[in-house]
Amino acid sequence: MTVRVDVAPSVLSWALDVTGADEEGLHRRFKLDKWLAAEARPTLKQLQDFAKAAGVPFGYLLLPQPPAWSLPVPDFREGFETVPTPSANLIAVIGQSQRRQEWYRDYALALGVEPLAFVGSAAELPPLEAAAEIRSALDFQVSDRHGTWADTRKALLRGFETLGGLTVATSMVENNTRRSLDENEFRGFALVDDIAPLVFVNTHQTLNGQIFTLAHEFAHVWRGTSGIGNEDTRSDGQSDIERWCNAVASEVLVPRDDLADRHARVASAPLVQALDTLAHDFRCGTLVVLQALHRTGVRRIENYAAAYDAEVVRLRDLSEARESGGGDHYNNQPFRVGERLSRALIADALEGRTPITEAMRLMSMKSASTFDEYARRLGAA
DNA sequence: GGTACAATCCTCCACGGGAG
DNA sequence: CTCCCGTGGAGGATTGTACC
Repeated sequence: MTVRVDVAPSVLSWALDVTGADEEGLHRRFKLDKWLAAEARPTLKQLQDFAKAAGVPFGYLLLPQPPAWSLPVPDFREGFETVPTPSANLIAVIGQSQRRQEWYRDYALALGVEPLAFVGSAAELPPLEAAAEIRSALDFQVSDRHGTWADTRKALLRGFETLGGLTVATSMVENNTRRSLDENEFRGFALVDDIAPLVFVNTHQTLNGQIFTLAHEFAHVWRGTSGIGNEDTRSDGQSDIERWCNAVASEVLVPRDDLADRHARVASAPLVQALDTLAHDFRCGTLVVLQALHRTGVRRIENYAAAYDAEVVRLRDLSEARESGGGDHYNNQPFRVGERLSRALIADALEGRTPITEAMRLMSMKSASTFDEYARRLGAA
């Protein structure tokens, strides 16, 4: 006998609302119209498959009404008429990040790690001074910016990890390429903690965007306020906290004094050319430079809004022809999981304190041989 | 034009996970 | 089982630049 399950249509609608999966595909695979109209009931297996495909925890589908789920961190996202329901993917990556953070916090406390002094240390400082502290702590001076933009992102991530923080840079839930994160929903978040501050960057955005997001999330940590954001350089931010964090991020990437010096060389060049040159100097996006020129008054920009729009269009055209290369799981993992957390998990598991299965789960790993090889590659075995 | 070096481009790798 | 997707870094190849 086949077990059929009662599903509240409102709960199904909710699931479709929060899913990151292709809704048409779900309609093709499942008899959603009939379920929604209560003309048919799914079997247990069908509903389980649907939960998996939609990326929604199965248990929620059995509730009589949609769950009131909300972000467990302050929501600083802007540009919405009404605050949208967080997607299942976003809830999933926040939950996963919190589990990793909790584990690492316990681990670090057991090792006798002292609270990190920089967390919340800049809360009372004006953006210029806060940015100077962050640059200095991360060893991210303008004169040190070499190589590609990917190198610059790496320098930011590694700088923060060296200070004792955790980083996660990924574009999907776990290693599931079918649950990719929506860059329009959020660009990153910071989970502030004085032992295990965690910074998450959604890598489903340009490298320039990721670099700005990282600087912004660092600002959150130095201010001591957790938060999730979809910030871009266009708006100054609607809340005081976002305004402050954006100003700090901008100043971290493009320090006022350096900007004045370097802009002198291209002061007479057309704006677009000056933006390219300066973005290369600072290893950030042209939009960040444009915003900084405007903010500091280093260059007089006739119509800022129009210039910004024009640059957005130019960048969009440039990015048309982008392709993605291959990858190596063992190279990718330190970015997706974070190197500090990886090393800690491996070390603790090999010493028998954390079960290997638990370490593998926290690192989204499937086989023991992958764990061994990863440990070997990291030089942690 | 030739040289040296730097910057950038290109290609290739291994794994996890879903679809069919 | 086979296909596809997503992905950072290593290292060689190519292009750019500064100087003679």
